[in-house]
Amino acid sequence: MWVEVLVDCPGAQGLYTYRLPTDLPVNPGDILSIPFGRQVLGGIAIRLLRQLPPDLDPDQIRTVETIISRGFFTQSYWDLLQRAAQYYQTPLIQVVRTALPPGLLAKSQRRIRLKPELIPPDGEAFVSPTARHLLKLLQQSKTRDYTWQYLHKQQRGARQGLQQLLKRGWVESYLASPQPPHPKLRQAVILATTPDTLAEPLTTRQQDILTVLRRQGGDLWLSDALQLCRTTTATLKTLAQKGYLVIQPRQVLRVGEEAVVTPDRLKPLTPHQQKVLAVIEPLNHKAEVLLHGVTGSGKTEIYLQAIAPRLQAGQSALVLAPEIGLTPQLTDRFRRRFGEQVSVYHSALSEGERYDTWRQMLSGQPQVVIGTRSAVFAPLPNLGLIILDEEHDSSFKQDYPSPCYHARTVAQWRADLEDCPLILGSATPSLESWLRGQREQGEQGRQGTQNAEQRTKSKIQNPKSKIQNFHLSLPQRIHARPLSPIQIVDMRQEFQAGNRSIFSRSLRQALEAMKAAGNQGLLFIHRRGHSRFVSCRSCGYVMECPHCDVSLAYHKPYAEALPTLRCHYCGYGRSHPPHCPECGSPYLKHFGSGTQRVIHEIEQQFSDLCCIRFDSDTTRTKGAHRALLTRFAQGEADLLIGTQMLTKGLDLPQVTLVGVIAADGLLYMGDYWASERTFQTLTQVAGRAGRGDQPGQVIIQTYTPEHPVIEAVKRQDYEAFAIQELEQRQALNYPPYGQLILLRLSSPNPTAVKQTAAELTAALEQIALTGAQPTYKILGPAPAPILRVARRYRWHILLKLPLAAKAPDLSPLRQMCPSGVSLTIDVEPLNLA
DNA sequence: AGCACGCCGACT
DNA sequence: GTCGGCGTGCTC
Repeated sequence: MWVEVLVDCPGAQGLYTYRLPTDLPVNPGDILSIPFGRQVLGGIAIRLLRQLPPDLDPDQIRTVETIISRGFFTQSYWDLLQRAAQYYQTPLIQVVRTALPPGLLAKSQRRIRLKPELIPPDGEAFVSPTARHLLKLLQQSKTRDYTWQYLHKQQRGARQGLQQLLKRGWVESYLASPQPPHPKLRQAVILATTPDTLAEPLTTRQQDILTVLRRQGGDLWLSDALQLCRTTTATLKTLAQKGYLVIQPRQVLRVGEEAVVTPDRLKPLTPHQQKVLAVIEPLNHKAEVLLHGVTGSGKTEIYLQAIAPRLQAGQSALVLAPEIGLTPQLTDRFRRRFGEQVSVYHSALSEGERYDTWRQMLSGQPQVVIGTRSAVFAPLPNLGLIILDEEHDSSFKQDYPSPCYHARTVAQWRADLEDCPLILGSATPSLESWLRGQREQGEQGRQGTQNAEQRTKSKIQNPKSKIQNFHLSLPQRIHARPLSPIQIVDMRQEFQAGNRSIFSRSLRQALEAMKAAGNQGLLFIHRRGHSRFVSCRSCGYVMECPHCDVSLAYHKPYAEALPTLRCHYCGYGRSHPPHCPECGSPYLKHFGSGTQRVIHEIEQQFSDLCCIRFDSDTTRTKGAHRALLTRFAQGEADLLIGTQMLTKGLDLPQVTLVGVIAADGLLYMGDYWASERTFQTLTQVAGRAGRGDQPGQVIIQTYTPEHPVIEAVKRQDYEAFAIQELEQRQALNYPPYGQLILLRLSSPNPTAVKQTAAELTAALEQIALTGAQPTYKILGPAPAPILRVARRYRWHILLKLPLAAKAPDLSPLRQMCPSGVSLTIDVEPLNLA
């Protein structure tokens, strides 16, 4: 028997045929370890063969080494992976790799080991400095052994040095076989059930030990037993030999930090919540529910109550959230409700933890998995419900590594293939989801916001949508708490009134009042972006591209360079003007005020306010989020100052004031969806205020208060915003009325990328001409907004397709890239930088 | 990704 | 004439 294997090796296209050992029962879908060239790699068994294809020489066929894991790929799961590979224009093995826990598709490693006994005294003098350095490195290691890769990273040109050392025989090079993660074992002590009559006599000490063990239930971990009995392994081994007990290894699951939580019970639902749940509960086939609930409206409780009956029916549920590390509150709530049945799956877990959680999912027991975007591939066999919370959040889509999938899109396919409902929850739904939800509205339970919906109907056309859609809303907060009023402050007026501070007079007063009342607040700062826009401090004019409807980004490649302005879409560039083209003022400002600067200003201007900084710098370490939030919740500080993280589902009931330093940084990011993101971010931040008993207040500072997005935020009118924004998207054929595909090219060689970009563009033009169907428009090639990243020069080509068009197969382009130039295809990119 | 092979320049 | 650099191609 032979088997065709999908090999985990970049550049190895197609399937490879292997011989099966007679004693190894391999099935399609098994994960295998196979020899490939000089190394041992992971691979997936695709198909069994009764006879060898005639074009293959039997002598070149090699034999499968082992099975790493079996029974993982069900048909629907396999379909899911293939769909993702096709849609995102990635090799299938790449998708498989993202779906599996890291390390499972392990490959053999080239390692270098020092042979100290063969090195003559003072031998170092005879070799090159590189070789000497390598020797030193190896001597520092405990095992005197490193991977070849590590040494290469540590020392440039390690290859030469190593060759010298190998020649002299001072080091040896060997291939370490792959070591996929394995279950962790722990020794357990179990009392023999029948202390049999033939048993050998016992000493008093031994009898004591048995008594203690019996009192403990007769089944405990060896380490615990040793402590409790104050004894040694030797003694217990003797008892085992005499037949009184058994010591055996048992598999344990490595699970992440488990906060001790107290169980909670069902919370009573508001009438709105009841209506929503009444729609969701009976769904047991494919369906998509958009749960549009304002901040603080109790979406999580709905998730919990929607999951409970499915667990009881023996099904599992998948809950996806953006950046789980940021929302310990969410996992805690699920643990309180479902206890042990909840597991967490995200990239911050160790390899062993991920592997164990993954294996536990395969067991098929009803369970709840909460995870970040990669958990959309969690191998739960009886999936009864998928929930994607904060579905608008852009961290569900990443642009690295490939495949650049959007978890929402994959979740939609998965719900379709597994025939289960999908709930998309948000206070600020993405326009895609909202539009999909609009289509079926009116038919099924859609509550609230009736008049707004009338406006929608006539104006918006809906693109294709296959499965049953529901649009449910929760227009009110729980306990009938009001949404906090939002005040917009015009910073131009502040400037004209002589206030050069970053705090407006209103915000200053509000901060003082907050402190006086003993309440807490949040200050939101848009993260110091890579691309900053340029605006006039006196009239608010923003520099924009003449060819595209986006703002120009400020560029200053190095300190002495003259600043330039550039469009991310078409590559248009111009110099930085000395005066505002609109009003002639010399006060042009490129935006980007960091957290640190705001803290500094707070310290100077409000000496009695105590702040906690909450951004990617201060929350880098494990558990830092929880720690900072706990400190804040305990009242150790008056203000929490931070970036995007503040927008992600924080529930801090003591917060009454939310301030936004400069909303404009968000607006002019230079993407087609900057408005949408601004609306979402500002609404989400505003939603952090007034979640407790005290009413809240929100102050947003901006240089463009008349901007329609800012106005929509102020009125807290999602639908008005959505309708207006969708009209613009439709006019320009941007998503969701068109498709975008971004080709990212990069290389250490600046001319090679530029040339390849030009060649690919020419090829794309050819394909576009010959295509029979309505075809794409090419924007670019343009240098990436940040031309050089990690010593690589980057160029972009953007394809704009009509909604109905089938995406072209771009794989021929990959062959056109010379070695050294890499190509990433990003389908439906959210990040155009 | 590795590691071959193979082609070209610097040296015996 | 040979050694050894690194640039292209293959791995069942």
